[in-house]
Amino acid sequence: MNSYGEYLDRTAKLIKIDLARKFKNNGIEITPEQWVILSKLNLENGQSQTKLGESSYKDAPTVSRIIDLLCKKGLTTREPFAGDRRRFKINLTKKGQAIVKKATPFIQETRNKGWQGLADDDYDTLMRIINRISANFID
Amino acid sequence: MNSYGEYLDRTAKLIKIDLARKFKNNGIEITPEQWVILSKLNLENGQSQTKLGESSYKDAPTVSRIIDLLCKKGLTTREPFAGDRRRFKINLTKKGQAIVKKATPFIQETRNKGWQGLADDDYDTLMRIINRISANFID
DNA sequence: TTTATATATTTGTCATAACAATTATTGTTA
DNA sequence: TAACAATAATTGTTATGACAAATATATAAA
Repeated sequence: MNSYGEYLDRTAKLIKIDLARKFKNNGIEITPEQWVILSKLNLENGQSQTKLGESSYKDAPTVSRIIDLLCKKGLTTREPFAGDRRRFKINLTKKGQAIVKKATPFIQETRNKGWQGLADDDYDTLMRIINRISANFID
Repeated sequence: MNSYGEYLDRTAKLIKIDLARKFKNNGIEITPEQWVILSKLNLENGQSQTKLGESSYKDAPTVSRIIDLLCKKGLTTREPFAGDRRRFKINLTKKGQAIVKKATPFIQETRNKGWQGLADDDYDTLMRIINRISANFID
């Protein structure tokens, strides 16, 4: 059982590169990481940064800086959270919603491209294995 | 077939974090990425940066900067390559060899930790799937 | 042999990420 | 209520990484 870590890392990188290029070639000015945050907000608007960090596996400083960039581009806003002045509600703007809509097909394209030659039950197997590895590191 | 990319990314990150902490807790002052380069040199000393980049899936600027740091720490040297003045031979120093030796058991520890609850043939399956995904992005 | 092209490495810029430390606010407890 | 601990977010630092562009050298073609 050898260097599976390096291969997982490489595979994740290749997926990200493919998606980043699709975005760029289609005038979608976000990164794959920014996409992750936007897609979480699209599922549930007004989440706190902490919650976004949990579901996207990013730490607080990283989320903070990604939100900075998204706000600067007008894709999200930081709204004060009633009852807790430490917290923000992060909201998708119209422009943010439009980008999500525009980006969505390319997400699917990249997934399909990566999955060529693989079967449906390969997906379950892959998820079982990598979720097990992940769980082994969360003590 | 959903967001396997995000899960691959997360798993790779968790492995890297575990290894980085083991290094830190044991006075091994290298990063997991630097480890990758050192381990390639340990297999074959005197490789060019280009070759190191190919085997470690890193681009030329990234390799260049990692080698900068390794040289600054005295773990590698850049030796002129006879016959081609564009190229260097990257060599492990004694200190570099010592670090490789010291780090090796922790690599294995991290691998074992991540693989708990998984079987030998899960390894073959995992590699088949992620190598297939990777190949799908290399056109 | 000049010209063009390819290769090896470096530099610059920006984004992500990990970690430590800080600030502001809220919650708990003595 | 005053002291303390917990939580949400930010800032600073360093490393990795993707991409574009530059530099230097080597190879191929005209």
